[in-house]
Amino acid sequence: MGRHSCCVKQKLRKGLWSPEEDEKLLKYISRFGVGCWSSVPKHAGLQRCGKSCRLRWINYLRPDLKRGTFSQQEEDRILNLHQVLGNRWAQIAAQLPGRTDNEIKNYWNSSLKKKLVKQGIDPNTHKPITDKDYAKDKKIEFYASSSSSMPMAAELEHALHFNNGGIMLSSSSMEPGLIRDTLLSKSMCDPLFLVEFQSGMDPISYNSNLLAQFQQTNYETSLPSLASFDHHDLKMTTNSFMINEVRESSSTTNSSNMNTSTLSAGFQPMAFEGEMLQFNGANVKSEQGCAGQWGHHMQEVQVNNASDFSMYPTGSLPGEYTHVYHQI
DNA sequence: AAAAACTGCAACCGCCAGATA
DNA sequence: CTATCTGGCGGTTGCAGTTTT
Repeated sequence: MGRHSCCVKQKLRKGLWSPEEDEKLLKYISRFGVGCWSSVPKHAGLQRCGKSCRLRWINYLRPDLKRGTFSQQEEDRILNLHQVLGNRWAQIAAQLPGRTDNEIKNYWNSSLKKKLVKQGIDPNTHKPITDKDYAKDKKIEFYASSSSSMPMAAELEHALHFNNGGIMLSSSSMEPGLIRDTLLSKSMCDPLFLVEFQSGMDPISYNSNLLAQFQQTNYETSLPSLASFDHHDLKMTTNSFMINEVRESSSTTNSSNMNTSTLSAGFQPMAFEGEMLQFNGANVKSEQGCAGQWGHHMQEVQVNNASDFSMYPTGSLPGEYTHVYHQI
């Protein structure tokens, strides 16, 4: 077993195809059809290997190719198929007429994958990213940041210990100011840090207990309109914190068909008192948010559908801490 | 206006399995 | 049975165009 014989031959062109080459290949296949690819370049007068000709035909010249942007239906189909088939692009492409495996693979890698991550969904498993997964990611991100311009990175690297995907935070080697600054930085805004730091609690068991109840529920990727939604039954988690309950204390519908609701959110400790948060796009000051306690925020917000509902630390970007909705 | 960073995509690479000599 | 050829596949690279700094 070695390299393809066609590839080791000399004087074979590589790189982008010229219009002249395309024309030659198109003419040949139109006349003789698809057969033995290794003999195509010779008969078509091309200085390419058969493999290259095959790829060019399949991915570009084939007359039944659709081209253009993917429709919403196609996107949904890819997501569903990927959930079942994984990275079997050829099999996925077989279910999408006019699309090539290469095209779908590129679309997945450049767009769909990022979209899922933003929604808090693991693109490999298609399941919501748990805080445990997030902690693992943080480990990578954190060590990667040690060479960045973040001034505290080196000190933190010594102060943090990672254990089985979880995070153990040791405060002995850190100045209080440093700890606070670090914890407030957006990349470190993770409740696990605070829980461990303040209470000495094992963040993994703490977190898994909280997650266990949610994992037994059905995940919802969208929610009904808030106008008719019973907020007492809503629990929502994010990568960075967990909203325990959302209560609607008043609700009116204005002329532009937009519901104005006053929402109160109780959430897992993640903010310091006085820290600014973004709650549905509006700045909210943390009223009671010391780590180790439940924080509460009151804020009048305008929502026209549940997907507008978001909460994240000020300074982070909307979508950076993405949501997973759980209806129980 | 220029340089750097980012993005999308076409094409290549290496591996595998089946066919054939 | 073994070696080689070939087509097919998924992962990766590198280029060109676009956007941001």
